[in-house]
Amino acid sequence: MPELPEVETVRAGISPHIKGAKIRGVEVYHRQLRYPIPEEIEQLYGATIEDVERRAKYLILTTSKGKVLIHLGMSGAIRILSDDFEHKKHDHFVLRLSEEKVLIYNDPRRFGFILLYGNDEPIPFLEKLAPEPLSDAFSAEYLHPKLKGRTRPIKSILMDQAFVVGAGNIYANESLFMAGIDPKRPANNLSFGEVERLVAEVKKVLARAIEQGGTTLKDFTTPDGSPGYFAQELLVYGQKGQPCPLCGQEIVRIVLGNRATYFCPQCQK
DNA sequence: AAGTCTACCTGAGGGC
DNA sequence: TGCCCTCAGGTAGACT
Repeated sequence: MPELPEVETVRAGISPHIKGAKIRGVEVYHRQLRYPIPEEIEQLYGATIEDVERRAKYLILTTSKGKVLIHLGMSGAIRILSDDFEHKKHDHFVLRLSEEKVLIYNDPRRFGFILLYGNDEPIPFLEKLAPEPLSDAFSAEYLHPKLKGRTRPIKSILMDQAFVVGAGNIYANESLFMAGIDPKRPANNLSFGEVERLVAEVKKVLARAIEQGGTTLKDFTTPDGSPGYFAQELLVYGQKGQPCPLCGQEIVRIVLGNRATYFCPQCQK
């Protein structure tokens, strides 16, 4: 489900509700996610949530008693409700907060995870990540040299968090379409100019998707329960057989790196 | 080393 | 209606 724009939407949605809140209860209903929720998570009892940040597709809750690292996997969702909330199927983890609020982690497929780190402890998951796509550090000057010797399809590179973070299958497809680049192209044969175009489009697509509250394909909702509106702006993702919005030729679906890939053979070279 | 494939898990939707 | 198959927003780890 969630790529950078969805995770950023979640961060922005939950932050005003939980920043400054005190943790009044920690409840684990299903410990077995991608990694088990650590037993020590109960130590958060009594802690204050000081900050809510996002890095790549990770959420980091900084509390007075440690940092909570959350990844939503494919189907994770967070909602903030009042403490008389109704449980839903696949609610795995609940933080009860001051002012009768609760934070609920729900994840049908359980590919997400929740881990706990000390405030001075490095978080291994964050150490090998590429720069944030919306920062100046993500540029053609950064990316083009990194593609040297890489023969993988450029689309696989875009989805590899060691090259660019935050783009998953939807936004990799959309960015390549916007840049007019064939997703199958070996990464190392993109010119500097093409990489410049691609970098610019990745930034534009992600920024626009954040403005729209992310993409709701089926089950993604923002923490207040409303959908993201970027789905109606998708130009190629999921559009197999539909006319290309630029040239009218049929959008094609292929498989690259085991992931569905959509593109216009006419517009993307 | 780099690239490819598999596994993890549930649910929705299509074909029959 | 129901069974079986395929597919789905991510990523680590095991292969070649």
